[in-house]
Amino acid sequence: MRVESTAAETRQERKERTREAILEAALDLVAEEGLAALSLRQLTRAVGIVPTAFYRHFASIDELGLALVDRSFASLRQMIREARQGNPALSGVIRSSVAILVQHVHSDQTYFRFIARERFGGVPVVRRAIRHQLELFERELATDLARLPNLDTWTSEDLRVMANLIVNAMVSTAEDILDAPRERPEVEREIVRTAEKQLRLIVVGASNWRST
Amino acid sequence: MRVESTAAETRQERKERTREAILEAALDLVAEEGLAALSLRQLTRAVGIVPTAFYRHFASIDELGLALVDRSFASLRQMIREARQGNPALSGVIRSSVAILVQHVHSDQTYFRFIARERFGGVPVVRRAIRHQLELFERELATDLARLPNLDTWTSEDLRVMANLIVNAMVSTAEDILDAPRERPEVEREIVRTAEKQLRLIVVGASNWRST
DNA sequence: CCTTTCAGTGAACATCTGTACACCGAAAAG
DNA sequence: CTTTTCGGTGTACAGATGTTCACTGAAAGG
Repeated sequence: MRVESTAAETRQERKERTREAILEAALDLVAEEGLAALSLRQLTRAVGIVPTAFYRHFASIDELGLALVDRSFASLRQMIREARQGNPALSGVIRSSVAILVQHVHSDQTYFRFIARERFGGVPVVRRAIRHQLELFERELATDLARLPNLDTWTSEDLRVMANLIVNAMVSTAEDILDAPRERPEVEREIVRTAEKQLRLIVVGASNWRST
Repeated sequence: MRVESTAAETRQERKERTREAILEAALDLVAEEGLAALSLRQLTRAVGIVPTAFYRHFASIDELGLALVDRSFASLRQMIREARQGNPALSGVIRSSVAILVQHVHSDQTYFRFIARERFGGVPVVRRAIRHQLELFERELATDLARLPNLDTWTSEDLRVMANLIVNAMVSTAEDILDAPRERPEVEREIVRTAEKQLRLIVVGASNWRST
């Protein structure tokens, strides 16, 4: 293998580029009807390649689905990283977290839509992969929560339970935002307010947990 | 139209019976791959009728989907009615509510699975119908919550926010139960414990809401 | 320079899809 | 008893589907 870089595109680069094109086209198509209803032919037609060429990149649609899970959660992880940057002691942590969520839902619509759709809806193997990723996600969130004042005495199990509640609420919020009509921003603002209140309710519940 | 009842099946009864058979077969098939991937032919094959006969009962697959939404939520409503029967002042209201949920998820698996699958996953018109039903559901729950001690001073909007949080948590719980392996009852017990804790967390948060 | 590798091609296949149409036979109506 | 209604049948058709196979042509390797 030559290491020398050519002015034109190298073979690897080309392959990677069509692989990307397949993933992007798949995300678009899946947004309409779900992965289970995605046909290999309409996918390759959208990409601009012949049906059989697909198999040069993925062994099956299921494998494509798993690649989409990876890609979507990479985006989600990026979001969490941003949220963690903010001042953890800041009282506006709830407000800013929700704001970051909203922003990412907008900029990475297709990823969020894919996760929401396939979490319960889709092919078993993909559903399981998403479930697993969300579990990792909850675990991360639980360790973050452990650093908060009032929560340092909690058992890790209780933290997980709380993290699960938060994640579920946020996933629902994301779906609500995706379904909100673009031309009516007040609907979205209402969703945001609801999400903030729910988080606050959970936090208040947590601070008074052991005292009852 | 004669009102006289024949010993054999009347025409209406027969029609209703095959309609039921279509709905039941659809629920089974949709559990596998989702409504978007349901084909008219495999459906009618499962029922034991010829493809074209389907149109005697439904104008389209979408309409079938809406009928399934109705049917599934009828089951859900029955569940809520049961839960309401219990003593509202009883301290074990959380435990018994979750127990009722678990019991119904088991006895009406296909309905719950259908709702979970199509809530975010499916055809737009069905998704909207489910969303609407869940909204009605939250409204009902909100009025129930208003009767609780500490919550009688809450605004109806705050009650709705809380109801939304609870409904989301319970829907997730239902899905977790559906995905739990039958042969390992301890997994389900763990899910139940989590659900109970989450409800308790929400209730504790609610009782201390205004005081902060 | 010649050889190998390999992403993408294009035709062919058996199978499945939704829907149109004319038809049947028994229940309902009169 | 005759006529009407209507669930369900059977055939037919055009189109879409996943997968196979031998192929091409340019980049990579030596």
